[in-house]
Amino acid sequence: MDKNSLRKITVHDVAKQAGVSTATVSRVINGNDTVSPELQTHVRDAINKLGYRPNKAAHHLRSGKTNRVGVLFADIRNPFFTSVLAGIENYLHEAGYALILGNSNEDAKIESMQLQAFLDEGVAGIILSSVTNSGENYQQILDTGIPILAMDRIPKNFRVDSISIDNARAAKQAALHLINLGHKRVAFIGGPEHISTAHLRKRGYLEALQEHPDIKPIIELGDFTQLGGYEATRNVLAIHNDISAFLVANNLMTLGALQFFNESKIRVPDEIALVGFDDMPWATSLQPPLTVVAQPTYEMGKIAARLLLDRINNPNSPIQQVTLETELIIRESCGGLRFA
Amino acid sequence: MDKNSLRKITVHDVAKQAGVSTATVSRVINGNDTVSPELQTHVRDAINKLGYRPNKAAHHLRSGKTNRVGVLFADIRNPFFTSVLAGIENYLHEAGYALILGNSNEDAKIESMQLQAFLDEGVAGIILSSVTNSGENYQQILDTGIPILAMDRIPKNFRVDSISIDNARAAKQAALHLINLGHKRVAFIGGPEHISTAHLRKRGYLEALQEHPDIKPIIELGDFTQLGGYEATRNVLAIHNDISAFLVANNLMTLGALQFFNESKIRVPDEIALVGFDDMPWATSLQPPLTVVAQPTYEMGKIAARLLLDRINNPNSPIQQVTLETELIIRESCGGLRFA
DNA sequence: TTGTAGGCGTTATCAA
DNA sequence: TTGATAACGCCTACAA
Repeated sequence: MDKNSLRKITVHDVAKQAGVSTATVSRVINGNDTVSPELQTHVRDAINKLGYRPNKAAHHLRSGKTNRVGVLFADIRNPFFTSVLAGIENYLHEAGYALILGNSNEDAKIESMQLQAFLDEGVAGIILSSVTNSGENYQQILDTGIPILAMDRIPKNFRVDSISIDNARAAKQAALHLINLGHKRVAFIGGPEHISTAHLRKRGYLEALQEHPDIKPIIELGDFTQLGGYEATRNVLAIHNDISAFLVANNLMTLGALQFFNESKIRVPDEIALVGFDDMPWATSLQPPLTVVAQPTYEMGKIAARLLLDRINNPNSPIQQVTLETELIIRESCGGLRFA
Repeated sequence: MDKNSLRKITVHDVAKQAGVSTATVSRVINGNDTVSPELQTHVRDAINKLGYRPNKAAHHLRSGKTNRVGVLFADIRNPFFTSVLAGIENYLHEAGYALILGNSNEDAKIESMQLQAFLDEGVAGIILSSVTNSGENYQQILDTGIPILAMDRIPKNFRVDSISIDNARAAKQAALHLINLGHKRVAFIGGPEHISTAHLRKRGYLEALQEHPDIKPIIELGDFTQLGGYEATRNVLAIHNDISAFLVANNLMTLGALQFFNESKIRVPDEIALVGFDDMPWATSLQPPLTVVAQPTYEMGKIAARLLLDRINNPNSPIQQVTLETELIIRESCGGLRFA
């Protein structure tokens, strides 16, 4: 904050001020080489005195390196992703990385464009909750050498680091909870088959039923939106009027199911028991408070960011596939034991 | 996607392929000068054939321009901001801009660091929902010439483009709704005074009461979080056990109030009428469905992005302060007429 | 209308 | 250990 600083301060100014060459200044900034402690001090003093800030564009151009990370979500408006995003943001910011955000909006074409835009921005890595379920679609990115981390949704044949929950186990646990309460007619409201989480949650539901051959599967798939949950619930009840319990496989669809119950004057848990996904802020504000499969969303974001930065700093380390446990939080939306 | 492309394709390659100079290539890319249609075609063909993508770092370094926009929110986890963010992302992406996201987490120090980080990234503009209420704090940014747009929260003495809702009018309308239903004891759960929206909503509440001198203000301020709403509601009811209606000034605090009502077996709307802020996805899933002041969040985001890009492309145009209207959506959380 | 050439600020190579 | 110097890929006077 000195002098008449119309012109931007550069390494040259710092070098002159410190009485060294620009190369030495660069070395000090990047902590790369061995610069004598004395000169290091001089350089740092000069940097502080002049208020020097390195030009990132020049750094990027010359070195090919950036501290930008691209985060591409399939649906930015889903509160699940928002919470994960907060965790990612927190970790990246503390690590000195900038977060470039994209939303593919469940559209493979947009996803592809956004990924290309990330490459153009020169991101050092990408966190992706993918729209498609096939790793082959991302081969082009992998070929550039830019690391990708698969988050939440893990496409098939995608050999990259990943972070997800044990979706099948989570859904199975939730279904068993309902079954153990005595429910014989347990419907599952799921998501699109091409989304890995939706697929696995359905599988978990089916696994639970396999342990109880007397209970027949009742499955309806929606699109992971509130309206989708509303319609799926309505459709199921239109056909099966004897259902006593619902397991709904994502947070917005759970809201949709509740909306339908409200409008139809169906009482929870008296007439219908309900387990939802994701422990969102409203879970305890609902009447009755919602029993849910809780995912550690914020933590998931932080771990995603950590794994990606690890990979960036260590390209040849073995691939890591992290799976987080979920927790079934039992509140009041399932009521007590049933004897149907 | 041709040749053995180990090396990155540059303007030189395109120039050679098209049989022109690099200057001409540059002109075509930037649509700047007048290049003969014929050469334009040659250049574009070459670009397509070689799959050329301009190097943004070099472009930035040389021209000083970028297509990056910084978005800094005070609380990224608040669903209100999430929805606005989705609108911003949509507009920016379609305009070919990259979105750099930051979260100040209601912390002025972090806000300041994030803004500095945006400058380091060379953003072309900033969308800010500020932590502080004083425009002077942002003078340093303004001095750089990088445009800022104030979103939702508008600090005092901040002469920049802005987008917000008419907070006072919105709160007044909501309070009058409760009063007109016959409520004489209407409590207001507000947010921190230093946040402009919180301040204005409180003012709106007081304006409504001024038209009804027989109704005395009952005000408790929280911190715009769910827990804050919970505690504020509890505190108010501990002192005033005759309250029949609540107006809660933000969405998370509304959830907190509902949580308290649930735990205390207070029935809505039979015992307490409630108007909340923000028409969030869960509003219709609650029992009873929530009467709310709806803000056009997604639109707000799109307009914010539009205003900022307008400013970037037209630095000297007059400052615009856009205020959006809200809508009181009447559902069932206030019940019918009261005769207290 | 088009081309030539220099430099944006940084880092990497090479020599000292 | 340190310094001089040549790029990185692009844009923009200036010249033609």
